[in-house]
Amino acid sequence: MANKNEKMVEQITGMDVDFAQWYTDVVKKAELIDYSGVKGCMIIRPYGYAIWENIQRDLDSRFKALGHENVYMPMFIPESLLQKEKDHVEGFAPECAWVTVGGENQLTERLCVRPTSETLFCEHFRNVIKSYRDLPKLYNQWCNVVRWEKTTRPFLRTSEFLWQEGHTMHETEKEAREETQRMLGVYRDFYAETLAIPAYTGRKTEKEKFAGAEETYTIEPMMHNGVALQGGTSHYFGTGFAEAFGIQFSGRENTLQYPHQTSWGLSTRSIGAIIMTHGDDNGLILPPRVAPIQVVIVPIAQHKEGVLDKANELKARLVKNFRVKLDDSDNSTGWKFSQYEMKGVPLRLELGPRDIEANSCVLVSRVTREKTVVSLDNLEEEVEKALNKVHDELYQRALENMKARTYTATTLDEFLDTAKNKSGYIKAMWCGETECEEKIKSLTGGVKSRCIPFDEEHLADTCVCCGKPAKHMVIWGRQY
RNA sequence: CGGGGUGUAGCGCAGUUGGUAGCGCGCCUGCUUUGGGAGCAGGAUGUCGGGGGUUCAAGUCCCUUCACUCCGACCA
Repeated sequence: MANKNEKMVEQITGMDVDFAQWYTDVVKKAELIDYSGVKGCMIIRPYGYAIWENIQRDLDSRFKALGHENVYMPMFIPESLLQKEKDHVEGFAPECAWVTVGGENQLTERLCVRPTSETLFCEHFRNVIKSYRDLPKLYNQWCNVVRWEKTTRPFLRTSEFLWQEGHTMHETEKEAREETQRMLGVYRDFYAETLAIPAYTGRKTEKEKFAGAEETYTIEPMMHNGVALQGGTSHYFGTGFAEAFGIQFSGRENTLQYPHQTSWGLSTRSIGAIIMTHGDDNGLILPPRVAPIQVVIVPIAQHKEGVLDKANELKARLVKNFRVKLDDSDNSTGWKFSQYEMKGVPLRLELGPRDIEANSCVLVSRVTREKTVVSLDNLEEEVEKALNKVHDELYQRALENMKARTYTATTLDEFLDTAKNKSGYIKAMWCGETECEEKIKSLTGGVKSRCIPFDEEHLADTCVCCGKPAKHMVIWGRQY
């Protein structure tokens, strides 16, 4: 038998050789995407899209459980509408795609292809919110958005991407602030429980927050190579948009008031996080709860009498509880092993004549490649157990990586040394000034504040950059 | 947006001084195989990224354009 750690997929560049090239190889070889003829836009292939569908199903049920309703807004935003909130338009205008012609005719007002839909929601809210009895409005939409990016990479940053954007309106500031944090919590739970990805969560600094928001909260998982990926954001808007759009309701004391607003989003970028958090030199490793195929049944010596019958029988049993594929193609057994490892299927079930005779089969974990012989009598329970084990192992492994790559710095020299020689997050104190963020970014060539975590530690009394009294602990890092 | 690289069969690539479009893998047919990417025999597959130019003749030279990729800048 081959060494467990032996690299069996020759077509994929090693992670340690060239992480960026590894990522591109995996995305292509695992058949997640194909490039399209449209610059910066990708074709999400069936296997990749199935991951997104599983993400949608999971998140959507979490939203619905909290009372959110799905809606659909137009994909075009008239320029005048986009311009109503000043900070917002300044933030997004540079990356808007514009429609200027309809059919044969020049449009009298150009239309922006939505980069995000706050303005559309607000215009609608103006019509449907009249009384405190109309609140809260807890809306969400699943859609595509377009941001004219200069550099694109599959899933991580594409000109068009898929996401959900939640938009809510509340009677009080307290309620809206709670909603903002609640939804970040949903993202944190989703990343941990469904994607097996640990992350730091916290608040964005003034410099990094969303255009038009009072507060932005973020989830910042760390990729295998120590680089951060903003995994989802949740914003508290106060009444800024409401005032700009003239949204008012009659309150309980019969006075006109502005509602308090939130929005929150998570995109197909999360698939990039899955790839870069869990993958290895053999390709993708999918967390079981979003894997399009959770168990692949590979029959051994399938031409022999009874093997395929038994394999089909097991499949019929397992499809009741799991997403199962039986590969009865005439590809060689070794080919099938490699193929499904490359595609990240969490669990392989091998079934051959010897197993059938012994009323057993072999389960093989994608993470450890560990083989377990299990009885067919309680197969369902064994598969369930094995899938949960894969999930737990992925989470633990990612958590250990994140911990091992999280450093602290109390002086600027220490900070710069770590930024130069290590790849990961740096925890350091900060005075609260944007100047220091900019200075650190330019001194390190790209290290930015990721967030002010909810569980701040007191590492020192002074800012790591300027030496003035520190206000917060910040997690710093490079990002995708 | 700046710098580098790439574009030839589904994938990976070769193609010399300009002179009939090639190789490996994959694919199709048949047989033999099958517990870690099988073997033999036969077969099919091309807008050489697009456009323009030079030339008797362009994958090859020139101009232009598009896409991808890596590094940086930018980036909710």
